[in-house]
Amino acid sequence: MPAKFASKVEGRTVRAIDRRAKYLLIRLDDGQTLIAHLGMSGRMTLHDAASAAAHPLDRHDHVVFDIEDGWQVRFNDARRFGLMLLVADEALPKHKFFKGLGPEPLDETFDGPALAERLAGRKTPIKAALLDQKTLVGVGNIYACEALFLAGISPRRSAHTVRGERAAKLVETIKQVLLRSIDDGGSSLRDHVQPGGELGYFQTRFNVYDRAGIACPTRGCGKTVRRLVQAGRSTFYCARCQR
DNA sequence: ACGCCCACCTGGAGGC
DNA sequence: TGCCTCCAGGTGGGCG
Repeated sequence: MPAKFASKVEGRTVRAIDRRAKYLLIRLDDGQTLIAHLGMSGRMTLHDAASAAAHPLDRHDHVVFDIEDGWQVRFNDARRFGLMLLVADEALPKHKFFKGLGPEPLDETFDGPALAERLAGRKTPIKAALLDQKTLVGVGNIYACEALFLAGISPRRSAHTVRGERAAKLVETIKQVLLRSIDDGGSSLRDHVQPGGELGYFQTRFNVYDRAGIACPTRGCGKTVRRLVQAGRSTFYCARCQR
């Protein structure tokens, strides 16, 4: 870990841990916040003294926090798309990471009309709009695909046409997918693990994601799941069930 | 302002 | 075994 960064956090106490979008906000006792993002391959794991001793550092353990009683928090990120950054609290709301971010999907006030309003006038495909964190935050490639499938909405559909009942249904499925995945400890495709190192198992419940060529799970549908590329990202969907 | 495309970086899987 | 290509949970920036 860079010495300069280490000296800035050494001896600090964590007051609270919050989250905005996919950024973790670790509030320190000196008026600074440590922003952390896991990117694609990042993980943060917690080790007690025995576990820390038994597991030597991995080459991708880029940041290691020694906390109380020999415990460690390790930030491991093979692809280094993640980030850690110290920002003064007063500068946080103005930071470029947070400017223009859309609403939190699990917020009670996020409903069909709220989503439709964010999509109004936008010609990009609904799939691309869902990945765009200024539409709403927290939805990535897996959950965009899964929510669209459950809502019966084609990923190619022009974003502005998702309104009314359709928008309400999509909001419902977004919330459902996120809550179920949280319940299952996330989706462990390759790198994701929970803080204790346990795998998530929401991936066992995917209807379409990473299932190209496999039968659509809708009873009686008979079509196979298809893959297409939108805005450079893989989209998985059923052409019969999603319109 | 919007929508698209690329870069960032490493590693795993599959083909030959 | 090795080498090559393709693909991967995200996002900021630059382009037309």
